[in-house]
Amino acid sequence: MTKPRVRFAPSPTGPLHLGGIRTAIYNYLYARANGGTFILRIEDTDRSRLHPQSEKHIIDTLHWLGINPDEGPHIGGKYGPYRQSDRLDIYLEFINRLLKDGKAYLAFDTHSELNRLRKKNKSFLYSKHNRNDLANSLNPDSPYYQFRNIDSISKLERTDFVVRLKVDQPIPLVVEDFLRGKVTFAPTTLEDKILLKRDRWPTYHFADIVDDYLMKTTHIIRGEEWLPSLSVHHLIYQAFGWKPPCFLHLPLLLGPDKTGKLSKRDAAIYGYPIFALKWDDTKGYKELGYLPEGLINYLSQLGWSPPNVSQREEVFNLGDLVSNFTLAGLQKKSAVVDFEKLKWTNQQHLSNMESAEIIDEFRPFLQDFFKVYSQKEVEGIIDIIKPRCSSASDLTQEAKMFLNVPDIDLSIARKVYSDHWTEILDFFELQISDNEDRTKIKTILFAWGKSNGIPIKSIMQTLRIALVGKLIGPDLFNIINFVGVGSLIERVRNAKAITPKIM
RNA sequence: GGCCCGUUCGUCUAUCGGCUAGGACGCCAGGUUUUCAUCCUGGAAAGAGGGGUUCGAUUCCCCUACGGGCUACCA
Repeated sequence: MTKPRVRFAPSPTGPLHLGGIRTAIYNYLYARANGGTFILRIEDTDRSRLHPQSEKHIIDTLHWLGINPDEGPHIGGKYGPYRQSDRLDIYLEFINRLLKDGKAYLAFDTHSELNRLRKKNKSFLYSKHNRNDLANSLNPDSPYYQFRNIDSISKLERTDFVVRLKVDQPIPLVVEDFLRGKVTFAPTTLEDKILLKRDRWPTYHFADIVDDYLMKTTHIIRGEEWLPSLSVHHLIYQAFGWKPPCFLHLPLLLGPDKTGKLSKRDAAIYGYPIFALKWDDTKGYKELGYLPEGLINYLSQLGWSPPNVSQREEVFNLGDLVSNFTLAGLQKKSAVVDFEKLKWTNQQHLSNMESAEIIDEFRPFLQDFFKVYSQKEVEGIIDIIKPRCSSASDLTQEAKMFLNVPDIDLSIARKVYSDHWTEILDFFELQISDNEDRTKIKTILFAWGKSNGIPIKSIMQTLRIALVGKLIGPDLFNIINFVGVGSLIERVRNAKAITPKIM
């Protein structure tokens, strides 16, 4: 079997979002699982929607995820250039070839005329059934008939035309999709698609196919939104006499409300990003402190499951995914993103990491720790709070009680308040000031409580309110262990100061 | 409107004609814990509907319904 060559071919019109990332992941996994090549191609033929930051965002995202292409505009390769805007001469050459072979023709119809026809007939198609009534070089009754034998558009003085594919398919066109099997298109639904636009840029359909041919793509793994275009794509391969590659259309990613493709709107509503990396002022998963492998793990499971596993594992690193990946595990059904599960998946990856690794990965998030604590101490603190966190932003949230003197939640303090409140705080302050060895504080407190008839629960809750401000957080004695004496005393005194307000 | 695709717990999925329909997230209950979280145990929760084919259909075929996609000189 020849090594597969697959490509991820985004259009640089904006940020790379979750759906595109998932497509890239499956292409990457398939290439890696089979010793093949993963290509990045930038399809920037729409000059009006081009966004200058987009290509960088795409490349940076792939880089952050660790799914780097083997060939691409930023690294080159044997079959470059990999940016369609750098390949215009190539497309023109292939357009001329089709013209010469009589597989394509020139059309001069104006936008307004076409719009009029579409308005009149909702299912208007530019096709063999009506092309003889329209303004093109195949219509003997039109003034454009004189261009019927043109075999190179550079010979033309006029520029007010497009090039259309001449489709004469007489019988149903049956094409193959790897996941769905045969897909049939009736001849009457086939259109003479535009291949070259008036601005002399190729359309997606044309450039994409020429490139896949020249770049020797073996498998086209792309989103389901392209399935209806599969007919045109096959017809273009046919026109050139090329053998089409294997096509596989991935089901789409839906937003949580299931009303359509995952969108920016969903992100806003559910409060989760749909980008891996930040775009404008919107944070991505990276900035929220997610792990690349967590994101990849979650996304890979949205439409794919490993074969031959009934009691399925759900947590995979990139290597596991590569070694388990087969196209047969792909799903046909659209998948709804569940941000809660994404969070859980990331938490699993986080808890599988050593604290030192977490620190390396997320150092920028942990700056405040290092102002107060040593590397060893930070590792110790991460050990304690790690199980409570699903991202690095959670870490910083959890860290607060180790760094700052808290504001006490008075309504909770009122519930905790008892006759022993002040004596517990006094005793604790005394012990903390006197005692060098804080590991003994637990034993001392519990013994003291026992001999004075003070319930342990009361001691613990009182101290927690004083030290943390509310009744949550990791083991209290762990906190006492790490926080400096000065800060502890300050916290106890604050608690004493609010006594009149809560008793 | 036309064309294309899809349909198993709320969500992600397993099942490739034999099912008491399994797992995961989430949810609920119990346990562990000084609290919350983690962790452990248990629970509720699904084959869109109707026809076939078959000894037997979640699984194969058809119809309907519903959902999604495409219908640009956008990708």
